[in-house]
Amino acid sequence: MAKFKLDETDHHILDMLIENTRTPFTDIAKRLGISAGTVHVRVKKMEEAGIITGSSLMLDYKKLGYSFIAYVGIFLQKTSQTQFVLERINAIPFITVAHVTTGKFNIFCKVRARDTSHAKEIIYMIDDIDGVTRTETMISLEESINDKKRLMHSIFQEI
Amino acid sequence: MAKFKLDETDHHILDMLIENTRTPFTDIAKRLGISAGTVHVRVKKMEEAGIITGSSLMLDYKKLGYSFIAYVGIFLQKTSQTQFVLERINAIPFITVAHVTTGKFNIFCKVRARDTSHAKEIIYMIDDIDGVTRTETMISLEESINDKKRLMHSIFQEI
DNA sequence: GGTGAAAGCACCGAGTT
DNA sequence: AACTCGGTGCTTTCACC
Repeated sequence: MAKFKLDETDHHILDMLIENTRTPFTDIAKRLGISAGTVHVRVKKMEEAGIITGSSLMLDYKKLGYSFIAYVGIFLQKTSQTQFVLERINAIPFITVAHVTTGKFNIFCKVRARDTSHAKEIIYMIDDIDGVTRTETMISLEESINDKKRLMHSIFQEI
Repeated sequence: MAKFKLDETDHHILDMLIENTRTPFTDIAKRLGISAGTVHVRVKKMEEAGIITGSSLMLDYKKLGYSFIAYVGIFLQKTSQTQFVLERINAIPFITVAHVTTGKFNIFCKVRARDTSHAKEIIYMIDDIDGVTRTETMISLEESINDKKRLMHSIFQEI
């Protein structure tokens, strides 16, 4: 949980790997003027420290037929039902992110669906969960992602 | 934009790479009972088709000192200001995702910050953008991510 | 904590079925 | 389309600094 100490070299390594996980360590090494072995050791340490938790492909969901995104706010009868409902929510595969929130909603989640009728099905599934009194849906017309790289650079600039 | 044709083998390859981008093609090949060359050709085709758009590291933002997440809904004076405001929003580095939405808000975004006071700074920046009349903030107490793997499996089951 | 070289693999293209 | 195979280049380790 604590803030981990990373130096400038680590940040540069992360920046390059965030942009492309398969960047050869030899390339990184050349660019930073260090040896490939050093890059390897540093990456391994960041993995062991739990800073790097994994790697994943980025996919074009539109091309896969999933072009619909909505956010759904969920109201519960009682706050004590939150964990129960969250588990049910997480069991629905097209819900890609779920948050327990303060404020208006108890739970707030992101839905990725094929189209409006598919989204309707998913929202009905949410409505059917015990304890859910009501939902409120926001439909995304356009998504823009400021990817992780951006965040890393910011962190880097500030440390 | 159209739905791309992927067979079962492609889906298995994607599943394994989504879980870990650096999974050796030889491992994938062994597990699927095909040759590593075939895996290579298929991945390349999916890259060329734009289905695989890249790869990225997954980081533990808490360990990097970024443990605060909020969603901010933005109200505008006029809908016609949307693109202008969106550009300003996207220029703020700690805003990791932004959506143009229907319904209550005009724009809806996700903020990743160090703590509450850092979040306050960011929200003030949003409020200061020309055309923004009001914002509404939801603070995340807990985030659970149903990662891409889950989605891929679902797609696979349905096709 | 870093280096550099060497061994072990993986990648990737060409040619074949 | 998929396979095999060989050259090339990347990763990973280790003795040394």
